[in-house]
Amino acid sequence: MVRIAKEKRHALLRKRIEENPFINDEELAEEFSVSVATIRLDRMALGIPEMRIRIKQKAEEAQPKPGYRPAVVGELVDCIVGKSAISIMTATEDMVDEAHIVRSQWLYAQANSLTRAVLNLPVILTSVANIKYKQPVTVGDKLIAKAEVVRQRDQKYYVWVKIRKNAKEVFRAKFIIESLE
Amino acid sequence: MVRIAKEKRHALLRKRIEENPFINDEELAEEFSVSVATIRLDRMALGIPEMRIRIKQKAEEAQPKPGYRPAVVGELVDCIVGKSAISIMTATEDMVDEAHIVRSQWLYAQANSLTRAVLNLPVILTSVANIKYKQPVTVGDKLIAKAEVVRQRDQKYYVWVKIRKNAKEVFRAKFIIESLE
DNA sequence: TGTACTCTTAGTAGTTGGTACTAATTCGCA
DNA sequence: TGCGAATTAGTACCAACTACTAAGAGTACA
Repeated sequence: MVRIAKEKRHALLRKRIEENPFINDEELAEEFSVSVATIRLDRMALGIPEMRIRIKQKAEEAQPKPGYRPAVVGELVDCIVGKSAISIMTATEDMVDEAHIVRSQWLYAQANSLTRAVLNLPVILTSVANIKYKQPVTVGDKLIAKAEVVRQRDQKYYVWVKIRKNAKEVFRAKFIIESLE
Repeated sequence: MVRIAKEKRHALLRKRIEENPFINDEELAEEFSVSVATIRLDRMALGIPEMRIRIKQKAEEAQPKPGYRPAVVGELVDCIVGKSAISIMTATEDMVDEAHIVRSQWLYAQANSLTRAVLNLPVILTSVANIKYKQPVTVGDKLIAKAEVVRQRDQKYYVWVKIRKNAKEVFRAKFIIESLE
């Protein structure tokens, strides 16, 4: 059999689904001359949802959104207001650039929104941010962000946020947040 | 039972599905206090397809954009690759928090994506960012971002981005971008 | 050449949101 | 009280999955 290598197939699969989100696993299996099971494993590995979900996402994008704004980018799993907080975000296809690396603005958004959550103040302003993006992040990566309030002086809060992928630190930020009355 | 008449229910059903095509038969049954079987008979009579088909139709209507992801957040109005670039973004309702102040991640996104545009390199990584958010931005504000490549050393590019609202500087960022081959 | 390993495939059970159909029951009204 | 329309209950079936287990194929290294 002239089966192509896994990595190459992954890249082609990603492209194929992007240009036709309406294609199902059976059709994909035929196109790539592999079993349906393999296509499913591939989708799992790449973090590509099933056809119905893909279609639903497309439909929802087109839907006039009723001003939906998430308070936290990612999912807030733990929060001790004024002290620390943790959120989890899985990198998806729409966060990446042409090289399939997650754009840094998403990590910034996860970190900054988590900072807002941990402070839980009515009106705040991010006045300064210092960021270090240590390692590239790709689709499917599970990102765990931890925010810690390290100092408070007057109306200013100093918050450190670290984002880890598995055990490795991929992103680190220091925010100085101002509370306004 | 306070069951409403068939004809009236049909009219309400049609309206309900139109305003929310993502609703399934079970939810509809509950809303109208009838059984799922009745909802199905109603849909048959009215020629309304099942939820999945409705969603698919919505998704197909919205299809002309094949997986569109904006390269630049905002509108790129000028770009001299390797030197400088300018983009304009108008703050909208979906960018703000509860206090109607634009979340800093949007300014970060405008600045960072403009930086990517001015460098125009295939694979890059934002390794460090230093940000100062000088003034709050609100809905309707027209933001003009200007990026300048100030230094290049090996594979590292140093880029300054300033965002102005009218003549006032509201945001300033320094990025260190790494080019990967 | 054997063994260790990953990759691939087959197969089962369970889920959602339906279609298509039959049969029984209930409601409204005369 | 009886009739017919409306409603409900129930069964079998389907697509397109998820989640899992287990076995087989291929490849790599000593």
